[in-house]
Amino acid sequence: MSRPRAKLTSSFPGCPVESTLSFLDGKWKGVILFHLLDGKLRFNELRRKLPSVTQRMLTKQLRELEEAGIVSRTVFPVVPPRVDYALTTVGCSLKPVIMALAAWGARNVVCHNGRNVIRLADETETASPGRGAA
Amino acid sequence: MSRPRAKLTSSFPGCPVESTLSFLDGKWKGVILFHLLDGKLRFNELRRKLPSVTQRMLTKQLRELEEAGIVSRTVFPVVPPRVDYALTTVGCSLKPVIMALAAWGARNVVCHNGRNVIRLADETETASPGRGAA
DNA sequence: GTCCATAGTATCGAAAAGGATACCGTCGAT
DNA sequence: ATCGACGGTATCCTTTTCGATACTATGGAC
Repeated sequence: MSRPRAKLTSSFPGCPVESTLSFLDGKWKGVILFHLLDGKLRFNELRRKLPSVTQRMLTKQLRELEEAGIVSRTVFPVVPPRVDYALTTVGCSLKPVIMALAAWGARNVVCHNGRNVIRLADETETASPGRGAA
Repeated sequence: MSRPRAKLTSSFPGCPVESTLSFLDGKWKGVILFHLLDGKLRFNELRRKLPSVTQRMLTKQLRELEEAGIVSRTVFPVVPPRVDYALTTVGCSLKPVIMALAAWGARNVVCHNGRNVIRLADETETASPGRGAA
């Protein structure tokens, strides 16, 4: 039934970190959740915010999040179709987690020519020998 | 050079959540980091804590974490070899994030016959219709 | 009658991730 | 002379994941 990754099936049944990660993991769950923090979005609204995600993937990730109970999917019987995605109560409880992830990422990660690297604590723009993507 | 997943390469260059996730992602980074929060560990110590992880995988994940700058790898020129792994300063800065992940996981995730499911907010042990892994 | 938008599904193939297994080098103990 | 501990590599093969593409349904606008 296509779990996000092998994580759900073979995760450590005692590690709460992995437990959470198993739901956040999956190609674009992070951004999706991040956008959903601002409120509900229709499928194509979300899609337009995530231009590089294919429809297949977006649908897949959303369905996984729905199945997990993190987002809700509301189908309106209209045409053209309208489907709203929003965080559930449980999904909202993830907010602090998402925020923590976002805060750390904003503070410590820089995109060095298309690649994420961690910024050394005492540096801002200095070249970082040893990790500078030789 | 084998990024953890396609995330590093095609992540959203503007989403701090994905930025962080790109480093936490990878088969067992979560547990590894969790254990390392308690202090440095030798390779085999870590390995013994993670019986289901193959040596290859453990090495691989540790190396990725090392390359990212999250853990340090100290090789002692002794025999039999001794290699210590520990969180770097940056790695330690991840602590609140790991804790947030752990807290949420501990509170919201239960392992229902080998599978992680999110516990509904108002339930504790009640069967959850619809998501109960029919 | 045709086109368009929405929200999908279905199918295919490539790529990546992961698991199993076997092998390596060294020194001390036996 | 051999064995075992430690910390790996190397190789092979399977599973999973992802992306590209094409196809679908419906009803209103034109």
